[in-house]
Amino acid sequence: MNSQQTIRLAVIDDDSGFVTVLSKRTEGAGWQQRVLSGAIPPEELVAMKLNALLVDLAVLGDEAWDYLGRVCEMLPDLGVIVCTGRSTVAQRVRGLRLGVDDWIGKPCHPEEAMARIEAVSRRRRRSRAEVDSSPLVVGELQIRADQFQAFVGTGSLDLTRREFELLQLLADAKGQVLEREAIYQRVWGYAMAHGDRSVDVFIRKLRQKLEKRSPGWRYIHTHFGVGYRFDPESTARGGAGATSEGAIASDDDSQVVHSSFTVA
Amino acid sequence: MNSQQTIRLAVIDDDSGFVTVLSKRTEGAGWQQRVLSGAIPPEELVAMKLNALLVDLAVLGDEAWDYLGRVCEMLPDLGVIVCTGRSTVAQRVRGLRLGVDDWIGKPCHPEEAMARIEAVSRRRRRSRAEVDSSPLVVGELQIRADQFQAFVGTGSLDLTRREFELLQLLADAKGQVLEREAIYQRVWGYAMAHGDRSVDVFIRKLRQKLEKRSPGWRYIHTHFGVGYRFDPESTARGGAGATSEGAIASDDDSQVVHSSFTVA
DNA sequence: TTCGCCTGTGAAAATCCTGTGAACGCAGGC
DNA sequence: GCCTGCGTTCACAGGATTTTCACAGGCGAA
Repeated sequence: MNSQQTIRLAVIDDDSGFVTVLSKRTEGAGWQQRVLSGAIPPEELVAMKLNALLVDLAVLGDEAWDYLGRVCEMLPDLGVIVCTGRSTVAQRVRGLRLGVDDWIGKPCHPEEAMARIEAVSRRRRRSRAEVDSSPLVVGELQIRADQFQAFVGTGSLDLTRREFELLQLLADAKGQVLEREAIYQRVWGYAMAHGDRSVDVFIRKLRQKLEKRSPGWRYIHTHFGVGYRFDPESTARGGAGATSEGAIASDDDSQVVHSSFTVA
Repeated sequence: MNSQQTIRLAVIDDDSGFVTVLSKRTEGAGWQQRVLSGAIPPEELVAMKLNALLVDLAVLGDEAWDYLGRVCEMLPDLGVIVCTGRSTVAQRVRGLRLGVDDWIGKPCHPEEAMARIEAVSRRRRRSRAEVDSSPLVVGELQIRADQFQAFVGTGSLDLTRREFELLQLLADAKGQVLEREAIYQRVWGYAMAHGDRSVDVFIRKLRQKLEKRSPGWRYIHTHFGVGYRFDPESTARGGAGATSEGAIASDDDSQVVHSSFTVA
């Protein structure tokens, strides 16, 4: 599965020699890279939409463990690789248990560092890659990734960016129940704080806008204690024949639906 | 949420010393492990439903690269860790690019090997998340993890979250008697208070819903003074054909039965 | 068979979860 | 600066779900 996606990498290191050599190679490989001189609040890392973070513990100082822990917790999708000098087994184990994905000793060959970063990043890339793709049609709804907007017929739903991303996520996982944490994680990009109701609020907004443009259809279903499921369903008359999948989920649906992910 | 599911690991290595020490630890941690003496066809690995594979290249001999490539390609969800003696940067890079997730040098501390295996599994699991989950079929029941729901034919059982998790736990341990404490621990996530009857109550609810949708079958059996056992059994006629082997799970499930939990 | 436990059951009580309306803060545009 | 749109946070209400209780029926051992 050598999908050669471009990788967005941040490096926290002050070893200019190593960083220079590494940068040359990553640029040559077409990666997007950013070098940071010290610890950066996790919130800012979120905004960078990174695939991976390479960090030298020496730069972090005392708060190293604490920092690693927070980063790994807040950005479960971020690949974290520690690249640092001498270390003991206990330290490496501690780091890995904390959520670090790989631990390399210095000095190390930049090629190996890159290979390990790739290995860690080898997993779902945050969509967005295929902005061109054909509009997704579900129910009487048309979702256009290229416009960040959804339509019914020719009328726009006037979705905001967040609303659109949420709708797209739900629609892509059609038929699947998505948990709030997972939704938040994917749309907002970082871990959901306990008690955060943002997802619910946006679901309501979406439902309102959907209802306004497409009355007679139900799109988003609540699964109590779990999350939400997207599945267009005509509330018109008798026949529940509506749901895009006659029965709850004919097998071929389950196969097809996730094709975009399984591929890899 | 079982964040720390038990890991199913296979080890391909003939270094008995290392394997012995490692096995002791993995068992202590409740992992399910199997030691293989040599390369095994990828098809057989598939059947083992592993989370991770630890392999010493030395055992593989000439076909090592070829074998690694095939395994990584055929089992994209499997975490592959190479643990081998001396190696060059070029070899490590080659392996990692081929799809290997981590590469450890020997000798290595078993604790670090475990930590790395955990890290790899954690990463794999996150990316795979809800995608795979082929429905588990038992009796005339269909349990869908991606829906947090069970069905008979096209009819939903309307299980609540807890009910579903309980059913899933029981079904996963098909044929094995689970003690109340173990059940509670796994489903509720913390220790059961003395005298708590929650498990019994939920078993009753499950039985009711199962009976409603699938009369003519008995799924949950009580073991007096011990706990419950899940085993679909047609009450129709001539008993025999009863316990559902025709179904999917079959063998390897029964071998591996959560050894870690039965203990408790 | 009798006597302790255990388990099945029904229903009330306690909790938790989601829908909703509205206030708040922030940033960009005028 | 002021206005407007957007995202976040709060508090409350109505339900759904889970827990707790008390009692009845079973099971096993003496």
